[in-house]
Amino acid sequence: MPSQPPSGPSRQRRKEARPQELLDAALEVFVERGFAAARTDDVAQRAGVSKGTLYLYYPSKEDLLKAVITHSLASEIAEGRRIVDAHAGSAVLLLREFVVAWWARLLDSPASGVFKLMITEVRNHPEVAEFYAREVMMPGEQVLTDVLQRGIDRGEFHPPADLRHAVFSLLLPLVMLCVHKHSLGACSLGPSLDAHRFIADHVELLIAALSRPATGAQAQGGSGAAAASPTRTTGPRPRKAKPR
Amino acid sequence: MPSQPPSGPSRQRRKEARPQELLDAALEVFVERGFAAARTDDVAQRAGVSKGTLYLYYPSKEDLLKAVITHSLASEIAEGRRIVDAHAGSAVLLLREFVVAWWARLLDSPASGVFKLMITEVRNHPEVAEFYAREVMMPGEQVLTDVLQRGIDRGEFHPPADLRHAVFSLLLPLVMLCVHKHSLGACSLGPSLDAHRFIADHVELLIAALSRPATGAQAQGGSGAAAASPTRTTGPRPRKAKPR
Amino acid sequence: MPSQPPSGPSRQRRKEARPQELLDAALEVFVERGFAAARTDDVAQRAGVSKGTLYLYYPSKEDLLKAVITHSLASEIAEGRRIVDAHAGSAVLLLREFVVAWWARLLDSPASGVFKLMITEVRNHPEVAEFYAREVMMPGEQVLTDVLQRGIDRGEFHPPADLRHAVFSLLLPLVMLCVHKHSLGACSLGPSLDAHRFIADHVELLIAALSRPATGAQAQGGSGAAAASPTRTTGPRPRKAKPR
Amino acid sequence: MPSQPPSGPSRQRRKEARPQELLDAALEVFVERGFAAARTDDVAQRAGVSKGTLYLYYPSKEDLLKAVITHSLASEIAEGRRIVDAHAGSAVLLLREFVVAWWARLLDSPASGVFKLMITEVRNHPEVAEFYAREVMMPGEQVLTDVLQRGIDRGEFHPPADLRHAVFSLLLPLVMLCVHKHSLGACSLGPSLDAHRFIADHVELLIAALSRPATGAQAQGGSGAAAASPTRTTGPRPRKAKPR
DNA sequence: AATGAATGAGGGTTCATTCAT
DNA sequence: AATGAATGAACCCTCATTCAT
Repeated sequence: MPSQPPSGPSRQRRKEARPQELLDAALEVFVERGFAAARTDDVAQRAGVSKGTLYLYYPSKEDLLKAVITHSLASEIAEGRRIVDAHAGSAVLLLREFVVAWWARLLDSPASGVFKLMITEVRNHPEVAEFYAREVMMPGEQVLTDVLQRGIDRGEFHPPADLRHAVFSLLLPLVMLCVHKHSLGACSLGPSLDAHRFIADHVELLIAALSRPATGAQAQGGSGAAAASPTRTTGPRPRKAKPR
Repeated sequence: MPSQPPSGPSRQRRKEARPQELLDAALEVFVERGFAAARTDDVAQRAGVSKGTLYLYYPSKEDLLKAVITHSLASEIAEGRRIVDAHAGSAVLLLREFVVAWWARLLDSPASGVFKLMITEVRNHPEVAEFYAREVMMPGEQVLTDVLQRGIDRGEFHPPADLRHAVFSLLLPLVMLCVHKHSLGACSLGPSLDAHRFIADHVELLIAALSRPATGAQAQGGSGAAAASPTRTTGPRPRKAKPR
Repeated sequence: MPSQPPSGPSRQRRKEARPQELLDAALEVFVERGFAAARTDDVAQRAGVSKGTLYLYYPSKEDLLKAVITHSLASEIAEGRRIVDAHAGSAVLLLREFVVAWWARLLDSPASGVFKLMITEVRNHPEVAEFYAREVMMPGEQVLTDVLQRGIDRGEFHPPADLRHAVFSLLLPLVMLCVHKHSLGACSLGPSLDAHRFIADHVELLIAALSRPATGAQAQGGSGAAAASPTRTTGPRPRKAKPR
Repeated sequence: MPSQPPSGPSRQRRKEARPQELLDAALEVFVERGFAAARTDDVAQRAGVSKGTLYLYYPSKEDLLKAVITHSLASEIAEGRRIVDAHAGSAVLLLREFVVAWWARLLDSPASGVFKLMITEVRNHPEVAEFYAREVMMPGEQVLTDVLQRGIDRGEFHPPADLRHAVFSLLLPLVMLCVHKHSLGACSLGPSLDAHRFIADHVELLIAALSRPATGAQAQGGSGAAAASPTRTTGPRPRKAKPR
């Protein structure tokens, strides 16, 4: 009996995969060049089809943009929602373990480029703005708000002056990191950040800022360490910072 | 015999003012639309001149972009440098008073748009990348690094795991705020942040994160509270969220 | 089963013919208006396509010019080379019969316009100058040099003071005729030359100038008439001006 | 009493000289670049005035072109007319001495560029065509026609098949030489012609072609030389052409 | 379904011409 | 008279979109 032909991307499979292949290609090109400067030729070519084929799947360049934005971040946000909902434990642990991993994964995925794309294009495409605010910004903000709120509720964190501001202090550098990766970060200038370690350090810093100073324990035990978790089982990797 | 009257916007005066007028207009249009989607007509019209006039002062649209970037942020960064160098006192005070004011001013100025512009355009204009990294990123980062370092040297802050990362945790939300103002923030969706208060709260949060737990106090008694100035003359404005 | 009908100007056939159609149109328009004053729209329209189509085949107006020049005269020069190499007989006969026919054909062809084009454009397009000198001027000059040299070698012509000058005396009026056809000659002013007859007369005049006075005949008697063939089978057409 | 200021080109003199200075500059620029590609800025600059000044003297670029053409060759033609009318002697001598000198001077003068200019521009400027035909071509042709006719009348020349054609055989290379000087000749490619010697040789060749073979003299004297003047007092400089 | 040749509106840029100084 | 800043029409070229094959 003859073995299956390697079949590679068979015609049938290609056809079904086309829309996603086109979205992937479009995301790449739009993020690299910006929507206005991107050529539909380039998108088609990177997807391995002809320019005409692109128009069989998306009726215009702008519709393609909308599809790219619509399909690229929602699942990443949902992933965050799922993670947070799945872990019932301490907020600090959740941040340290799962939020860090979640953003590290997001940063490494092509979807990270959507942040740059949004920044660039929202003002020219108002319909997209509404979608982005409703489907990405708000749920994303909500996930982290829930995490911090849980920390407050559990007594891990003291209530900050303005919870929403604290969420932004936590969130914006992560977003900015994604943006940077596709802007200056793609220009190979100088020794760049180790992004994953920055995520961990940043989250740790926020934990430190929010953590209720263990006043009693400190006074009694004198563990004059940083305000972070006293147990330190999963604490921040101690690094070059010179211990006194 | 009377001298020539200053004659309002005389030919001569207009000519001297033109380059800056054009830069201002170009910054607005480029930030709103993105460089590629911006029409030179629009820039000229917003500057109150005809399209041809623009080319008397800048040889091409791309040169105009470079001029916009070159002339818009360097002075703002220098301002930060000056502020930091001028104030010899505590790092916390410096952050709370002057860094906040500095970024609030920057955010309100049109120059804040340059951050968006850079994000959008660096990859398409490599010469710009080098300039931006050298003249804006590096000095800007350095100013805040110096502030934090001063705090460490003076014993206000404990040495963070990675100073550079801490600088970014402080800086990136401020940059992102500028970017946001010209992206989603310009789309009037939902109740937006009070940006100035966010700046203050964010800086305060970072101060909290970095502050050395008042060890002396710890040893003596229990005032393990936030490491900020005990007198609190210039402390964070107490607000609703923080019932005393 | 019948094969596909040739289907008139099918897409495929058009595509293959396009480059030449565009070259033909471009030659016409450039020669009529001059390169700088010619509009690419006009070229496209005369070729029966839209402006954009032109750019599918030639990347710029200047490249189109170069293609026009490169493809239009080289074959005509090669034709002359072939003619001269193919005929082993007398130089006089070669001039009278074949060189005349060659230039008459060249004058009637659109390629004659390239001479005007070159004159107009060489100084603005130095790359073209080199090509023209190497591929048109030199070989063209060489063909006629060979003819005259053959006449000298065979004793038909006496060696002129400067062979190259003689070649130019022969060649330049022919070139000028081509130029004139597309300049003043196209303005229908006054009774114009019968160009074909001029070519014949001019060549005849040069033959007369170069011909070795028929020494033998001179010695014998007085038939000191024009040095042409005594039998005159292929001699100059007797015309009105020369009553027999 | 103060001495006269050096005054150089005094204001007054400059003002009166302006039109001619502008014409000279325009001729140079138009001949170099072609009318369409020439910029009025360049013309003004080369004349040492501002662009606006040019328009004080000529109402448009096209009017400037007409003035250039109108003022540049007529006097040269008139010069030829004068020379021919002033010398009553032999046509051969006239050609050899004065026609050669006349064209050599013309070739060296900037006016030689007008031939190129005409070739380039007649079709785009019909009014100019009429002027050129009437004021340059016709009189210029007439001067040489008169010379040849005189030669025929005096028995120096035998009547050619078509006198007008003979005139063109004589004239066109001279014109072409002027044209070449400002086209390929200005591109410095390879060893170019010694133009003055070519003029002499060309005229000599035409004399040879037209000269009535001195049958009697030749038969008797056996001076088997070229058919040129038997006395050779002012004959062609004998050159490298190997004497038998 | 897929192709890619063709289209033509749109935008960057130039430059002849004008006009306030 | 002279200047040169300003204008805007015109032109080269690009690229999203269409459609015959």
